[in-house]
Amino acid sequence: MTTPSSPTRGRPARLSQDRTLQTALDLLDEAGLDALTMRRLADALGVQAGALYRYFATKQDLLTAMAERMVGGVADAAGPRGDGDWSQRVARLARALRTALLAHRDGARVFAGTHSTGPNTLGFADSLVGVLREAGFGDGEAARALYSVANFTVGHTLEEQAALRPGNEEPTDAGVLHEAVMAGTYPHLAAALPALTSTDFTAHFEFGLRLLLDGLRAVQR
Amino acid sequence: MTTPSSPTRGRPARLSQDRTLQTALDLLDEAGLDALTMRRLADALGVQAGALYRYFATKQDLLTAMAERMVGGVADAAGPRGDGDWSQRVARLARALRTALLAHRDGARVFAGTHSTGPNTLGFADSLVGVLREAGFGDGEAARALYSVANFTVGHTLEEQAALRPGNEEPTDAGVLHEAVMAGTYPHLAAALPALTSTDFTAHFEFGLRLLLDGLRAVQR
DNA sequence: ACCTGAACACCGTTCAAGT
DNA sequence: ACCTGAACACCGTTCAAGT
Repeated sequence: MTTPSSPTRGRPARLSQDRTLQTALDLLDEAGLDALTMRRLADALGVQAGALYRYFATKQDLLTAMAERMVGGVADAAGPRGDGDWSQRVARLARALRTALLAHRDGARVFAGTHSTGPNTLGFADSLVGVLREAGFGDGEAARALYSVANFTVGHTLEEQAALRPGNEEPTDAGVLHEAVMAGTYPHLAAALPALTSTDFTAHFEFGLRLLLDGLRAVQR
Repeated sequence: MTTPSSPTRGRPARLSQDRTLQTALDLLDEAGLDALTMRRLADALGVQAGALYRYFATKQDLLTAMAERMVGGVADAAGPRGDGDWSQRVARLARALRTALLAHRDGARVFAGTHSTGPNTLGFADSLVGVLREAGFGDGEAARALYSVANFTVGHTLEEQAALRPGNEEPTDAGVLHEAVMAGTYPHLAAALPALTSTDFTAHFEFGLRLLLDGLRAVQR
């Protein structure tokens, strides 16, 4: 967590927090979270695994820094005050978070598995809470709305990235669902099967987001 | 995934899928997901690690079976038709899912990391979709509502169990939040800090659930 | 049929020693 | 100051061999 030092004494340092972070994100995109090991990362950096621990105390710290970097700029999606009403601004924040997580392979898994308190993460939270407070929501309501929107978004994106994981064109369980459902059990799943196996994840996400925003409108009233 | 065979030939079998599963859930509760290794589980069963692979082809399969077992009985929370209106019945299903995940250490992480197509998981889905279809929702709406409620519930419980993880009485970042927020950045987080650092996770969950249900009411109209 | 023993190919992390 | 080399204490998984 601590930068090695300030003056350029000794050798010029082939490594740095920034280069390590960038390479880690590249390796994540190429190989996925399960293949992102300290040894492989060190390899990609042309260094031995032990050297990484001068820049990140643990692998968890590295993953946390990756999550923090992933959500850079997401807070800006709220736009300036007056650019749309509160519900449009919250919707933009939620969509920007989902998009940021989708931008990296296993992005949601990395984000959900860490707990960043960096400026990008806190900035997103402050932005969303700010939009709601300025719209007249109470402090407690704004805080709880943040959790609702963030937890839904992360939960959704986790599922979305899991469904498209290996080389599966179709979500893995479309076939399993068909089988199980056609046996006669689960009549309601059978009826809703087209929507359940739809790969239009944006539509699923927008539906849930709309529920939350409509619900917030009802709270405000 | 395949049961070793039917007739009791040879030795009487110290292991079984059921005993392995039960011991795995006990070990999960005692030691947590990170300490749940095939070797430790084998130890708890008085057996060598390799022996487990006669009952579960991979560790993933074991985790999937654990997730499936965790949500046993959750579908019943809907109650019989007529026991409350649709929104109460959906609320009971969501609460039962959260409770089932909270019942095991790292329960949400196990559930989120797997993709069961067993009767408990499918039964829950069928139950929730059924409640909504019987209430007059369209098949597509019912399916998307299932995803919204399930993703929110899993996302919330993931956060809830992460916040209370090690021996932290207080959520880990209450201190970090205080510091970051008092520096003057994040004015909105500062104002909402009491609610943000509240450990009343049931209140947070109920707030989000209410948003979804109010939103569904608006869709129905 | 069921399990052991031993191996294979890895992990995250630490730390004396080199440069 | 920065990195190497080598070790420590593990992993999931496979499979011939025993009983």
